[in-house]
Amino acid sequence: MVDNKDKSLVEWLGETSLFTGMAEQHLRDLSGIAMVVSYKKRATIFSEGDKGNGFYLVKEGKVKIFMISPDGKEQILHIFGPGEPFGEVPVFAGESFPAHAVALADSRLVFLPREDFIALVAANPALALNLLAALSKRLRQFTKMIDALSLKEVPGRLAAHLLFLSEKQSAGDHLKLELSKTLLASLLGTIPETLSRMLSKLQREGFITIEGASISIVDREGLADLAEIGKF
Amino acid sequence: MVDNKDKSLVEWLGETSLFTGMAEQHLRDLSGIAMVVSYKKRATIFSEGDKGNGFYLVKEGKVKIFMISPDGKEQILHIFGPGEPFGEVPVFAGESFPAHAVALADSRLVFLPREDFIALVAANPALALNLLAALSKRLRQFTKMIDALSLKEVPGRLAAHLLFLSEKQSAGDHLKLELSKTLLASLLGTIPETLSRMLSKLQREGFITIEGASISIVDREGLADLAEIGKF
DNA sequence: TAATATCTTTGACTTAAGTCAACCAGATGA
DNA sequence: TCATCTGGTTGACTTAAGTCAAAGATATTA
Repeated sequence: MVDNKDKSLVEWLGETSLFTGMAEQHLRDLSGIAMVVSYKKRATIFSEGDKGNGFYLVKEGKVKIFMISPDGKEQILHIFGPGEPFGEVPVFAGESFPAHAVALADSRLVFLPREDFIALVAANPALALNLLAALSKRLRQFTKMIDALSLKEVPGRLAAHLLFLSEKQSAGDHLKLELSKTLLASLLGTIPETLSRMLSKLQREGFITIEGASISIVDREGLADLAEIGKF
Repeated sequence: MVDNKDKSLVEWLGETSLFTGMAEQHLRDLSGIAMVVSYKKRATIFSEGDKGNGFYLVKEGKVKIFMISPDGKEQILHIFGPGEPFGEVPVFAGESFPAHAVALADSRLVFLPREDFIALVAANPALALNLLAALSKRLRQFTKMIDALSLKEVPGRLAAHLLFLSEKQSAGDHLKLELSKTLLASLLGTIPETLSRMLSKLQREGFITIEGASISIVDREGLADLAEIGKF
């Protein structure tokens, strides 16, 4: 039974982008230090400033990483789903979490404790290279986010997000918003009212048609221009 | 002669945050693959989209990492000085540079070619851990930058920067802006006119006094409040 | 299913910060 | 040393997007 459970965790770890291609033995080592923990929807996983004693992989569910300004405004940094790691920064930078994490749905997470994990990394360069790749990709994402926040206006960021979703879902010109509009607004660095107005405007100007959370791209090229130049 | 030159590079590498605490032999390996290259002020080191065949350490000089929007606005991501590494992202994420790099002054850089460097990392877990720490710290910085750009207004970002400089220079309440106001404006995600107005405003409201690039903090607590809440 | 809470949209208004333009002061260089 | 740049400041104006408020639409859950 324990064997069985361990085995499935090993397999699951091996399918994770962070640990793909790793030797069976290393995956077993990993699963040996891993703990599976559950969080109810809306539960706090960690808060900004908490000491980072380890990091997480999403096994099931969805997790929001965000910051809050003193007057209560929220900026979402990431939404992570199954297979994705989060909270690694303090593991290696040796400090506390720079943001908050809460479960957006009932979730099961795999927790890797810092000390044990570092020992594994020190013994296994392939693991380190995978991690370096993961952190580098995240840096690239942040670069794009800073670009969007500082150089593009809301319509541009929204257009870019719609094109991203359309590509990710690869359902032609049809796509579904995966987040509530309130969450999406925060992810795009704006507020629900503005997002609502911009979606209407995109429809009014003939770029898209909207039916609830379902959106059809009518003028893909126009949308791409908008995403590129960042404003109407 | 060659020996001598190599030796000093080895020493220098060992003093670098990325490679501190590494064994002599590993430092020798590193210097074996390193190339020192020179760039004149204003020279382009790489551009967004260029293939990343390696990364750099600043040996002498100053390098600006930035993005440009289609209409020509520039957002600075970092300014790197001696000892600091840049351009690592594509080495591990295996893609192209996400931003531009130009020399702000005549500079000498140490270039580490991708393939050789990865081979060293794969053989040397301590190196990998140092790198993981460096990338994690950079992620933390970006987190702060996104926080500032999306949740704080210009006066707040400026106040935070002044406090940062004052701490970094540890010269009491006296500090010097290290960049031209145009560059600083871009680093803070705004434009020179706005920066100029905000500096005047901070002085007018009694937070600071300005004499050219020299600034004295008059009301540190007030400035800290401003940095915290992000606006007047 | 009723009741409560949360999300979404729309309208009127405000405001932070960008644009455009003019001007001055140093710095650079022929 | 004069002429040209580049950098910094200031003023008038515009504008994107946030605030506040109200109402309707969906979800949640008791």
